[in-house]
Amino acid sequence: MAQTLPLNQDITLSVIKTACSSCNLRELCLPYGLNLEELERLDDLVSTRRRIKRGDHLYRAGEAFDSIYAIRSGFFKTDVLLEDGRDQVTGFQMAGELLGLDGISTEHHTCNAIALEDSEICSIPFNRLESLSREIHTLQHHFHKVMSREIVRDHGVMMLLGTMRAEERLAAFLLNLSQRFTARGFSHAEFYLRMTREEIGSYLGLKLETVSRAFSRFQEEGYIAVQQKHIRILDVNGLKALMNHRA
Amino acid sequence: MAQTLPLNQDITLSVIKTACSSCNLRELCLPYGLNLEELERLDDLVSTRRRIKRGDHLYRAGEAFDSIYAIRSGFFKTDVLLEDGRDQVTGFQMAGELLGLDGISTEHHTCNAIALEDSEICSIPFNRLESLSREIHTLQHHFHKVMSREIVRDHGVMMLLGTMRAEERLAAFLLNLSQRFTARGFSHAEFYLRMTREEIGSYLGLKLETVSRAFSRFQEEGYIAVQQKHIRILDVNGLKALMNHRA
DNA sequence: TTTTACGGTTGACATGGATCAAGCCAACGC
DNA sequence: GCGTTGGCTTGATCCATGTCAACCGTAAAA
Repeated sequence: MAQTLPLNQDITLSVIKTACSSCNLRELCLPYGLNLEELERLDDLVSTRRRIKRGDHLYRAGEAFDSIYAIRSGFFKTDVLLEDGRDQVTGFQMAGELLGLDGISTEHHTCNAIALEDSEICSIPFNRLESLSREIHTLQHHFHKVMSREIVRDHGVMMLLGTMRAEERLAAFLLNLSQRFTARGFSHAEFYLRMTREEIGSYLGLKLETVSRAFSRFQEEGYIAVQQKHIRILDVNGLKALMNHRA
Repeated sequence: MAQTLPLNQDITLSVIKTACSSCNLRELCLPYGLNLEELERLDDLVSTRRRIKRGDHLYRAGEAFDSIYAIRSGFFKTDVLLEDGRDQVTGFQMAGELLGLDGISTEHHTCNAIALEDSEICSIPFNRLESLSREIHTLQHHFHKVMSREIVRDHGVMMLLGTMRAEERLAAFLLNLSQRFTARGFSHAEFYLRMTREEIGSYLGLKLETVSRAFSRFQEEGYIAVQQKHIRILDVNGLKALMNHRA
């Protein structure tokens, strides 16, 4: 049956649709700044798309590394496990962000990447990305910027964990989510959390009860409206003020 | 006077000595894995050495970024400042390690790098490093590994700040220092701290008093001998056990 | 519709580390 | 030699967050 199917417009379109060159995230993701010809060369490399169901691993700590992943849609968390069972969420990633950069260092993944909702990712074989970025200066430079941005982000988290108190951490967390949703064209003021209180707590170095209490407190103060995972930010400046409060 | 000076052997030698190809840190630093010809091409790029006196800044947050720096000798800290005056030490760097990777992202440095003892650094103009790594695959790959290693290291710090208690953090810190001194051919068991208790505390998300008490406690337990900045590790396994103690 | 399960909320209490305060030690200048 | 200074140690007390426990709400399963 497939062989009798005409190569019509629809098929062409659907092929194009899986390519970076027609991805609506290209201004956020790896293709940023590339011209059309360069984009097409990147397309060759990013051919594989994969669906990851909610709760499934994209990769696990210890597995051999050979690709990095761009999130096409959905939501992930990454976490690190200590031998003694403690674990720490190291980040939450959304559409247009890259996963797997930690694996380059040892050629093995050093954390787990788990989908928090049904998601779709693009695999980018790393050795091919390296060779292409030897040819496309813009791609090389942008990739370096992405890695560097990850380092800067991590410093921000260290700041948060090292110097902020519970409510400041949560305020920073909400403002960060809000800003990232905005960059993706969603409402800055209203969104659904994809993660549990426990996962938020793990990321922020707090217990889930503390997260829950802080949410309640924010609601009492009129900064936000919470109902379970649904968040509405009512007073951005209030949250910002709270964050920079201490001397 | 300078113009009458003969171009003698000594001068040639001193020039060679400032090159990566004859640097005894090359197996730890950027040149790792390069062959002789490649090393010489890197030498062209890393011509500038600079001395930084104890307490001086190598760069400051906000300054334009154009180079990364390799530590030739000495010891640095990096820190981030919040508007409200709080600050957090994000890392301590020693010989063979790179500084400034955070600046690639925004083309401005995002943290301060301060020498904790009189130090010497090699400047590496970043655009030239990028073009050279487009030509030398090994260099490109190694640079990516170094950036990735920084990300992994930061995850380790997040783990530490997010899930460990004071004594565990300090034990992890001492073991990490010890391991890095070992990699540089120094004693794994005996060393001088270059940073104050306050700087350790800032890095570990603790107050200086807590750091001091933890040192005293380690000494009472016979894990270490401390005298001011001089540390002797008496029981590595004790420290390791302490780190993995909790369930 | 009822049951079950999981995540979330809230309260009471415990505690690790922060804070405040005093004093000590070593290096340095006078 | 003596005072000063900056960093370190130690003690007493306080408080933010952890811990433990009960209960609630929502959504999926029966």
